[in-house]
Amino acid sequence: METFKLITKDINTAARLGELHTQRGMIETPCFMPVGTQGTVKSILPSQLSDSGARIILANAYHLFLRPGLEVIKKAGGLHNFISWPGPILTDSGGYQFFSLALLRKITDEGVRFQSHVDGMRHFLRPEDVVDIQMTLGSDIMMPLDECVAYPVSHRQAQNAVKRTVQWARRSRERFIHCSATADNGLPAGQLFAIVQGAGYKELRAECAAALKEIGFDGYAMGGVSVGEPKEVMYEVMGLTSSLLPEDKPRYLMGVGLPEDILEGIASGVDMFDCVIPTRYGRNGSAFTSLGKIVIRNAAYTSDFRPLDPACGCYTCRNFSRAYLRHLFNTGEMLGMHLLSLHNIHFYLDMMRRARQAISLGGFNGFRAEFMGKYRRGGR
RNA sequence: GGGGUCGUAGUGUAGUCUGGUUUAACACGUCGCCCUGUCACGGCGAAGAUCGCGAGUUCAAAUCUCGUCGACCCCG
Repeated sequence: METFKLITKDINTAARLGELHTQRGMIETPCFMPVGTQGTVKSILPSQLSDSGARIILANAYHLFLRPGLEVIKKAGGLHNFISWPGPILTDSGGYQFFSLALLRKITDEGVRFQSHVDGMRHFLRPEDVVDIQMTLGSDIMMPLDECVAYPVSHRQAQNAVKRTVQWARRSRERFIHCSATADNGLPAGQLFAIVQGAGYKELRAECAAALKEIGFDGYAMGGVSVGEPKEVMYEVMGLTSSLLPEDKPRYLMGVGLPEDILEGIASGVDMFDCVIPTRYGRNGSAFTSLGKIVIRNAAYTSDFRPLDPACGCYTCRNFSRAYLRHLFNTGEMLGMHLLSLHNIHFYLDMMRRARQAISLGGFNGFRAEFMGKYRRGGR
């Protein structure tokens, strides 16, 4: 079955409009996937996510494996049941966690040996195990274990990471096919994507993309991006990598990013994005508005009774003033974090909705220029 | 009237006995910046006090002495 359908291509950029079909529903692309690492998009209700236009969310196999553990999720009837999100879920493998929690891990060709950041228990996970975990979760889109490297990194190290990432992707694919054939839960199996690594080295990115394409996956992700490199490098890498990927498969830029980064990604032909920024910024008091980012704790908002973003129709903007939101943050009230996260999620999803509309009308560049023109003026 | 305790940034305290290593420390608050496949309602930074006031001792006083003002407590 075809899982991705390309609907339109933009005229002046590489942007594309598509449909991503999963066992739990169709997702229009380009799309943004809110991040719910531990089985919750922090502080946001599932109903609020769907009301905001979220069609697919992220969860993290590594985190859920450690806590609450697979037995609990199995008994709960799978991750979707457990967290009460009936829509599609993409699970990240944990490759990034082995990168960001580097103190605790040792990577070999066989797999990753690591100590749990939760209780210090020692574990060893092979790529096959990570596929099994995601199968048990009932993931709709699975990511294989990969090796993400920091920036800057030597060519040699980046090359080793690419070799390992490709090998692991191959092994994940074999395991995935085996599991799908013997699945006993009655559900159609999910999909398996692959992850392109290669740091800032163009030939490594090309080599990695070619090798993964050769194996064949349901979609292709770009990883190892936004790990400390300058923005120009990131844009260059994602532009190049995107152009090397098959046109008839979804392209996923992992972990990116700020609104301007996402628009750049769309122009490069990326179909899927995820990022913790809307929720993390929301919890830490920053809000995105059509006129740029604002830090709600700033004294400038003490008596500012306008909504966060006058151009926004979200619950937060329809009901609360900047002055009140500032008050909530200054008093440490949890409602502040919730309302800002909710707004930021809405802002991101609305931006995606408008981007898709612009592509369908053949004018992504115009939309982007207009959006960024306002956005760069600053939220105050 | 007698005795006592205490006055240090916006707030609460440390330092005072044993004067110098204090350009006075800490917490909260205030102000600002940061956050990109989330371990973390998190991280970083800045401003803010002539140590109640005055005199004295001393090379040197938030620190010792005296006076004074203020707050509180106890006894009559």
